Amino acid sequence: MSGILDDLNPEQLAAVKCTEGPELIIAGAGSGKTRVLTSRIAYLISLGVPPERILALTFTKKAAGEMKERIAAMVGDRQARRIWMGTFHSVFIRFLREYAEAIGFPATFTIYDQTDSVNAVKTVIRQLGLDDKNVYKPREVQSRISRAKNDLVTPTPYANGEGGYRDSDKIHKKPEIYKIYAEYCKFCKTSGVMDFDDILLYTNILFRKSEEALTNIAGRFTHILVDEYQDTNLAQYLILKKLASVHHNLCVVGDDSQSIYAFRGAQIQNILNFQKDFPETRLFRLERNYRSTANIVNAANSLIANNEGRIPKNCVSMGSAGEKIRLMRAYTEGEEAFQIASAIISRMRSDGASYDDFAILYRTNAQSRALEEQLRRRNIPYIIFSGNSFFERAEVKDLMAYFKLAVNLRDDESFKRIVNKPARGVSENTVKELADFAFGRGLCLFEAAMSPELETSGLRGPAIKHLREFCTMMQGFAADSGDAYKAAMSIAHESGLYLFYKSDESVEGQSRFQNIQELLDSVAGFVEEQHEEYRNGLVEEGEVEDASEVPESALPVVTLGEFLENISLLSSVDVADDETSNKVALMTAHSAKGLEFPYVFVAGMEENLFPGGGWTISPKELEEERRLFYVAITRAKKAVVLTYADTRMRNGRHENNQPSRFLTEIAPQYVENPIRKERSLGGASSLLGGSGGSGSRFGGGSWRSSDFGSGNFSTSTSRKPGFGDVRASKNTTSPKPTSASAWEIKSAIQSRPKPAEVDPDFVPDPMSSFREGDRIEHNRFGKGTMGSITGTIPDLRAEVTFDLYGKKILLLKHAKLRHIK
DNA sequence: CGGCCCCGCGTTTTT
DNA sequence: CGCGGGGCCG
Repeated sequence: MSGILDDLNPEQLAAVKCTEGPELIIAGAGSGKTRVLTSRIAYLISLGVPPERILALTFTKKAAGEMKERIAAMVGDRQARRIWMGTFHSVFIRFLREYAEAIGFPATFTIYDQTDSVNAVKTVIRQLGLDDKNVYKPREVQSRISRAKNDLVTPTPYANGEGGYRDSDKIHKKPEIYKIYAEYCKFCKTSGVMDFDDILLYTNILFRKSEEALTNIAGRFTHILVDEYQDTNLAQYLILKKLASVHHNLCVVGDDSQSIYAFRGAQIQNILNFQKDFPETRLFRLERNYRSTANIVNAANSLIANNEGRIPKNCVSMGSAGEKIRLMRAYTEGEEAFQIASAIISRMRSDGASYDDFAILYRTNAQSRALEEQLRRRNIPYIIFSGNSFFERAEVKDLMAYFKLAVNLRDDESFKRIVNKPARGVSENTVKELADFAFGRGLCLFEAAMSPELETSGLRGPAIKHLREFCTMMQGFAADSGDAYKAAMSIAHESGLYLFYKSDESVEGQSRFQNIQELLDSVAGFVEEQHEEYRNGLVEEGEVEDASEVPESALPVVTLGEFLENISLLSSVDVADDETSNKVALMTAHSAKGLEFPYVFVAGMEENLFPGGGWTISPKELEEERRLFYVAITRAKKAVVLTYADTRMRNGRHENNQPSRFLTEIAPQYVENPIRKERSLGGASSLLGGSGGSGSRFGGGSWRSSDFGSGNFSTSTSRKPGFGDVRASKNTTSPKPTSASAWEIKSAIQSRPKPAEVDPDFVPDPMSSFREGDRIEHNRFGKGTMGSITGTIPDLRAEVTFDLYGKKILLLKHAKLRHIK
């Protein structure tokens, strides 16, 4: 116990020892906020607070898991596992299941992710006879509804003009959104599903409606702690306020400079106004940065100083000055990726770094493609943390839909998806008729299909028969509340889906079948994991000596419902550790929040991309982009490299963007070769004059200047012997099959291995590195001499005289060429 | 009734 | 360039 307070600096110590009353901890990046949070919880327990009376909320499962682990190290696993620690969503779901009846939901309600939600909105729009193509675009409408829910504006007040939503809808010529909203809510209720926003919304509604629920739930906790408070939205804020209303023991930790989720309703005011909400608040500032070098911290400070209305703070690095921030300019996104790969390799040589010391961050997921391609080409192992590409695959969704429907027969979206997959004689028209029938009577599809009245509808006998057969089968699945894996297997087989996919012998078909297999494996993995957890629990409680003593029969039943819930709440960074080991990490700047790496690259530092992933952005949005960039660079411990490209392929078209304004907002003394602010374009070298004009801008030969930062790069592209030693032994292909858990699978698939190159060892040089007269080698035509280079970037053409094949014109962006020593 | 192909569309970020 | 939806053909 005594170790809990050791090694804390004075500010951290003060924050930890302040255990009663509202507390606001402003924690700069890298200032040890997790440390404070975990120490504070451990300290509370050491003071005699029962662990189960402590509620600690985070945004990601990963953050919760890490905290739990660290607390366990201080107070022991046995105590740590009793704490109510988890994500907002997972904890609130637990409350909602308990009181589901009070808000008119079945306790077994299932969760819709955003895709499900958009699909449901779409069906509702169609159901209402509105135009879902040009006017009421489902995505847009869904995000509108989402915003309203985050503001706790339910359909009735929405329709009555509260919050100004309706007026705004009218201005945007979408006056009927309020109807869609109302109908969508009804749809979800009928279907027994909640979307992400509902989890927060209905928790509020529950607390408003049922005094008993509120006092009961709030009464369980004497101390509440919240991580990343700057990212809470109104709904979360109100829940916290209610839970803490009696004791006010609410400790929130956050950094207004890292608020990056306004787009999903986060209110930066929550942290800015905390002291107004709780006047007796005690405020602590953690300003000592233990993560990054002084150059990085100072650079970040100088950047964020461009934002207004911040909580004043002065972050200071506890480390050495370190390297300056490096800028790298490239012609295209492909070359940018190439340079990053080169820089990684050269850094590994010079610093003895390993792959997992590196992260490549970017603004949009689409940017990962070019990066992947180059990394793969150079045999650098990597892992992409991004959306749910595995769970977005059609075949996976199919099987998941069976699972979902089995757990919740009222889930209409899943019903529609699989009712005729594999084909069982239920036509699209039949489903439409059924849906109309159901809609008219407020039934879900399942109920409608089983309704005796269905005979009187326009549906024909055989159609009804097929529908009912399907329903009966699903009913059978639903009755199975046993082991998730057994249930999953029998569903896969008895539904015919397994065979359906197995029998497709095409290459893609086999890959689809593999995904089905992997999904099933992941169910098995999940069950095993839960059992493991349970066994360890018994050991901790002293019930048994050894985990192996626990007999199979004594293990709790892990249901399919639990599996589904786990999957739906997984975030992009929730990946098994062994999947990330010794791999370069690729992710969006958003996903990187809360993580740290020795070396960080930020790719795509261009106007209209970062800042401005989309189009014109408001001053407020610009500030959020700046905070996002602040988050990105403060992930780095040792070095930051910022890269940008003159031209970038987007939507299939080439775009010429100027270097990001953020590059000049960092005070130049922290940057190795700063871009001069006065010059709006062209970076350090003036070679590229106008924006996208034509004419040969190559061939001057003068560009070799400092475009690549420290020159570290330009020569390192030569292939040296021993290069092969950086090749990954276990690259990014999928791991062992049997005990893989869902997130392992997810990450394995995300790395999308591609077919092998003609010559996998051939590492081409960047197209900008060639000059007339160079001796080069082509991976097919062999050796040759570079002739004149013409054309405009990125469509540079080179006339090459090959020793064996003679003169050829090559498009540089496609040709695989390298220098010969 | 189902599967295939073509066209047109659109693109932040995520629990 | 990649996806989804719709239309057309077998």
